[in-house]
Amino acid sequence: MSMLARKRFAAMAGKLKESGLKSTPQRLAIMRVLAENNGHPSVEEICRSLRRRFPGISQATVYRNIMLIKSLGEAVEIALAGTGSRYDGRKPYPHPHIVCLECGKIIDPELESLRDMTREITAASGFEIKTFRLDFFGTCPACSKKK
Amino acid sequence: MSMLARKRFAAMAGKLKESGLKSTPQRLAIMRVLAENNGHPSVEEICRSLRRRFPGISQATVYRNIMLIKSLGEAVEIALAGTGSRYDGRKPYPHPHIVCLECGKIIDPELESLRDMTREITAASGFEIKTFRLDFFGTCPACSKKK
DNA sequence: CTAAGTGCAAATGATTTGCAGGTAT
DNA sequence: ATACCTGCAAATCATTTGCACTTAG
Repeated sequence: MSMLARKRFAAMAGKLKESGLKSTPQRLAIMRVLAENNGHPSVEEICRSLRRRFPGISQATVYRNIMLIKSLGEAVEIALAGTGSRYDGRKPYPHPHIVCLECGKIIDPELESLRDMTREITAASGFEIKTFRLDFFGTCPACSKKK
Repeated sequence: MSMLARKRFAAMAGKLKESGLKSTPQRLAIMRVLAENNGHPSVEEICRSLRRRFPGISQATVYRNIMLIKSLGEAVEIALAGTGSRYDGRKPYPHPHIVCLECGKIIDPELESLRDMTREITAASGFEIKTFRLDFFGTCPACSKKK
């Protein structure tokens, strides 16, 4: 487990402790997957990777725990149209994505201008902005080459 | 019908003609709603507003036609998590939104910096960017006041 | 001990699809 | 005439929920 993953897992487990809820093996294992996996996994994928250690784990449990982890502020959901959501436990704050429409790969670009943009929006609209999503959709270099 | 709405409707009906598909009354009526409505309507709302003129219209027809209109490039879908999608036929190109989490209202802010951002992303990632979505979520001034 | 969590299966809600008539061209 | 459309109902897919049983604290 990388340094970052270790740190992320500790943050999640810590928040869980503070919340007074129970640290079940399944719950901790889901946190571990979210802390380690940098591929923006789906519920299906998380479930599959946990079945080695927990043969009977159900998707309901994964859904319930991801909801909890999100509500602790320790993961973000990437809601995609026409397909299941993906989750990110490594950067538990809103950030932009680039989604490949061919293979589904998601990467996290660096982008400076966002904080300014949020301020600009707040000023112009009068909304209290709580969060945002910024997703680019296209074809990744690998998929471009295949055609 | 405003000037803009008239123009949008003509563009939609024109593309439809070109495509060789049929100009049914329901299809044209759905286009009219999308061209006139500046409130980002849902399928449910479109359906309800059409039932005056077409008492038996089905949601399936609305879904099928919106899909068609999208594929003609004449409307965009605003896919929201946990609720049905909303549609915009007035600006049929990707543009940012601000969504009120209390009342569901969606407004279209003006934002300059986007074109540059797309260029920046393309350069940094090597992706061929086809489209994007940029949505801010928060509380609108009216809902802020209520609390 | 007991509130919380799990697994299973059934329920939900948005969207899609198969099919048996209609209708635009 | 005939390919395309519509309305209806059933199917699908991701996600949520009810319930009886199990377990962490």
